[in-house]
Amino acid sequence: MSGAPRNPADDDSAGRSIWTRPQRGARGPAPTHSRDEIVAAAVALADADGLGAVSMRAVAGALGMAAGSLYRHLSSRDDLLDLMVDRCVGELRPYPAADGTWQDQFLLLARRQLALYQRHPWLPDAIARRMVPGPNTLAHFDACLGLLQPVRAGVAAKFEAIAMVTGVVSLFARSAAAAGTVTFDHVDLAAYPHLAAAFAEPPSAPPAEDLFERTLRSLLTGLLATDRPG
Amino acid sequence: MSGAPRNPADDDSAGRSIWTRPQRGARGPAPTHSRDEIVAAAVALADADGLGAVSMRAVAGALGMAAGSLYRHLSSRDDLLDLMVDRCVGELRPYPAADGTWQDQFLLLARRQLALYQRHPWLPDAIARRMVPGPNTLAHFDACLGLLQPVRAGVAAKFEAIAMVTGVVSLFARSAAAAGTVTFDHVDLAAYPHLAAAFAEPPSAPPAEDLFERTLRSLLTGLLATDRPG
DNA sequence: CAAAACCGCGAACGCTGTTAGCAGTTTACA
DNA sequence: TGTAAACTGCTAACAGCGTTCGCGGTTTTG
Repeated sequence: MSGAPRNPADDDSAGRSIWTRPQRGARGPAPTHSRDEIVAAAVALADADGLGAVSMRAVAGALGMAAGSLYRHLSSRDDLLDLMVDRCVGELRPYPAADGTWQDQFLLLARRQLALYQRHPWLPDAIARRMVPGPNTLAHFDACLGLLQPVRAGVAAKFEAIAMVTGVVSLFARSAAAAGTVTFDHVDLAAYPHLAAAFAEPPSAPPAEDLFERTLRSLLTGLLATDRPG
Repeated sequence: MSGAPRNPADDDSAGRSIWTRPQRGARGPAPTHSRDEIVAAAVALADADGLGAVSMRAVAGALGMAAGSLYRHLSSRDDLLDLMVDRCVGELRPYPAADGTWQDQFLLLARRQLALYQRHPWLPDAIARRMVPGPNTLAHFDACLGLLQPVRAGVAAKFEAIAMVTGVVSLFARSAAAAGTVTFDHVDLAAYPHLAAAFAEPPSAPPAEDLFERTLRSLLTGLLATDRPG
């Protein structure tokens, strides 16, 4: 049985996920493109034209190779997306040294996350899929837990808080990207009195600049009320 | 020019969106399936197997019709998703009568939204796409604005707050759905000291029950600080 | 030197959203 | 009333998608 050629990329016995798997085999010819090159090309495509532009054929084409060849390096498109996410999360490094209250530090990190999401608008969507955390993502989690060390709360609460902050940051990124996108044109406002009144009002000032900071500070106190341990 | 048959579903001159377009023409035979039937079938499919299960062929098949026939009622799959979203948002009706502070009322609405997202786990994803708001979505917006009437803030801030609350509710829904999904199995924790310490700790109590309420109250005060009008 | 392992490729499979053309049916108008 | 226009549903097809398979050529191991 089985003179069939096996593919290391979908070897379930030795390394089941993309993170525990050799980037290349030890026997054959050297790959013409490294894993990093592939992921970088995919990220460039996503930055330019969104996640939808990251098709196996497009990524392969950008590197001058055939679509099927990608499966020598990855076992699926999901793997590629996981790699893309982790690569970009790596841009959060290095993590700044401790300075100020833990709230201040967490807020600084959140700001850097926001900038990251604006640099790569597809990131929130890619993260929203169920994904297997890579080394950079784990490092990010670790750094967050480090910041939260002085907080007297259970780990479950801390995890929840970290996830929620990440989520809210992505909401801010999305709302900034979609500002003015939603259109109420050609809508009969007669049936919606409050909506009509809102549009009748003189255009108000744009949201305060410190909205991000204020929102996140409120969120943190709500999530990690320090007066109740565990 | 043009003895070509025209399709009312993609008539751009009379009604460009799915909301301003007759459900059926006035001339031909009665459609064997109404728009409501189609959307209901699609929602059922999504509820059962996720958004990915909502393919044109699957929806058509569930109703015993051919895939192409759907385009007599819709001009694209995006239209179908818009209709699905609006149909489900309609489940928020009727909106309860005013009772308690505006925070209390908003929180009640948020709870109903959370229940809605748990009933239809695909809803957040479907909403995340850029979508054209339908009548039920507009009614929801209107109700939110009505609740926020006593708040002294600009309309832009109120819109932002509504969007953010909706987003946070969807984050809670997602985190509840994905609880225990993330796996740190087979990860070498040596490089992540805080993560390792977190797992070494005895498992802490699950997050407080009033976490949702506490978080949203904090968020609302952060977003709509009543001491600063406009 | 032979065997095993690996790389890249082209072709194919089944799926997707979407379009075109073809009956057959119903309505509007002269 | 007759006829033309409009409408419905169907089959077939197109391009694109993720993925798999088997091939020839290359590199390493024993």
